Amino acid sequence: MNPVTPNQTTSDALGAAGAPSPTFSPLYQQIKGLITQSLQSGEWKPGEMIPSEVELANRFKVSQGTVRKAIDELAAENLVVRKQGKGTFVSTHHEARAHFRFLRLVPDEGVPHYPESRFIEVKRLRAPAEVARLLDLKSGDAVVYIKRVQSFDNVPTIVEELWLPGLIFKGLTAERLNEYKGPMYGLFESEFGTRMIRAEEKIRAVCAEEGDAGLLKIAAGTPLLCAERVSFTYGDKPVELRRGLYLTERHHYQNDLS
Amino acid sequence: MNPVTPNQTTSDALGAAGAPSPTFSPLYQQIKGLITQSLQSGEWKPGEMIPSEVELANRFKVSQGTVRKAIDELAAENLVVRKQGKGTFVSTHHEARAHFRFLRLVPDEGVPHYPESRFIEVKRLRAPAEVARLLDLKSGDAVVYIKRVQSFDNVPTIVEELWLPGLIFKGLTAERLNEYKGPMYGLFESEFGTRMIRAEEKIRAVCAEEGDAGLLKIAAGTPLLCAERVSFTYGDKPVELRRGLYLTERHHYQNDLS
DNA sequence: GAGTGGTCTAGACCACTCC
DNA sequence: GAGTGGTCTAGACCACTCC
Repeated sequence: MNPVTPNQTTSDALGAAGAPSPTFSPLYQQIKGLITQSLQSGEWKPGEMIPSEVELANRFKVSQGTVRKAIDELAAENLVVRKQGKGTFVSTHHEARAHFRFLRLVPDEGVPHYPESRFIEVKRLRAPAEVARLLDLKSGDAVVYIKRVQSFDNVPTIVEELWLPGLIFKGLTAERLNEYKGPMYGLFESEFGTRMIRAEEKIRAVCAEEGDAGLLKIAAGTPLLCAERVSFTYGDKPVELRRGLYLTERHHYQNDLS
Repeated sequence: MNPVTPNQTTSDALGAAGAPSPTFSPLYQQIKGLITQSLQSGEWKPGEMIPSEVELANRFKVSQGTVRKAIDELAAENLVVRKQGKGTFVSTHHEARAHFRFLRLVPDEGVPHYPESRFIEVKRLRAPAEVARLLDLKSGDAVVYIKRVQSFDNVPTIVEELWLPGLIFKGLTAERLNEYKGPMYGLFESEFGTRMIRAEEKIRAVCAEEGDAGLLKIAAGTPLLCAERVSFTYGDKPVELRRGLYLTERHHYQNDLS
């Protein structure tokens, strides 16, 4: 109920009573951890409002300022969204602002929009060593494999392969994917209780191979961007491996260095 | 001396005395603006310590908390770096942490390190329309054009062209560039008083043309990453256009989506 | 010990939303 | 008018650095 004890000195809030240095963690970080736990456990679901700052301050027996600082960081990490006058809400992939954080391919001309998906293949298989390594699984563990083509205005532009941990994405079928409108991360969040929080991408230039060239209706050998992505959920746990091939004739990968 | 007046109500701090809504800007944002001005004007130079929070609070006649909030944002934007117990310092490109914010090409194996530069060409020319547009110049204005090859462990990996506003980079010669060790942004900062703060990149896959293939010692037609960058200094003023071609056989462009 | 940034509090009041 | 997040203050004390 109240895992954090009120205190005058910061160090008193720590489990250990002794020297502060080695394990020092400020109160607001501890509160942040507790809020994150509630997000992860589903106490507050994506799209829902979390308790107000005053309420959380009462619950944790700390000042509103300390709760604010905790929530500030969660908002900076896109785990929650603050709306003045309304409240603080759990982030969700079911809104436009989340979509373009993970889709970086935008048209050279005109406004960014979301592509249409066509699923080529959906199957379960045993994780190859490389896939297992990146997803933190054991080689041979079950994974769901997905291959799809994405089109902007009916122009095929992306060929994408995905590998997902079989245990989490049990019951993910081509039918489910086809029924679902919108970004896959929305489906993953709603149907499989797995929210992608951040991702790492490695980008290279490659030549289109025969098969992929066919899917994109381009000549084999056409240069393509290859983006290999590992996505993480709470606790920095990897839960998705993606390999996308992007045709960059009329689109580009947008990136801000800041 | 003291452009910000102390006040009880936030709105009193505004220039306009009337309705708060349309021009509302919190005190800490105004303080942030004043600090930014001092950074831009060179009152505090890259690498130097800025006045302490208490001192700034006295100078601006606000509380330390308000100064802290202003500096928090400047630190988040990488304009300053806080060091507990020491002070707050103006960011500089003369340190490792800044280098890799703008160099995203890292080796597939081993630790990231900085490449060696060989300058192919340095000349002044009149800005083509496209360059002028991106640098916010008039077509035909003087620009400095630079072409170089960068090598990791003596393997040529990057061919890069740069266009810089001639007015700012007056006196930038091949000799100056060759003498200088380290990232160009360090030279730009120290010798031309221009600090790059953020950049936008558009990335595509292309085929190596004859000339560039020769410089990279690869076959024409090899797929390359093409990164077009516009860099900005204070006030979101564009001051550099770059077009880099990256060989991604043993390196990749690293990006975090968060 | 003096100076720096970092944390925490309690309290006041503002901007904004919803009813 | 009540509830939300947002700003601002003054003051206390902590962690860390340098001397």
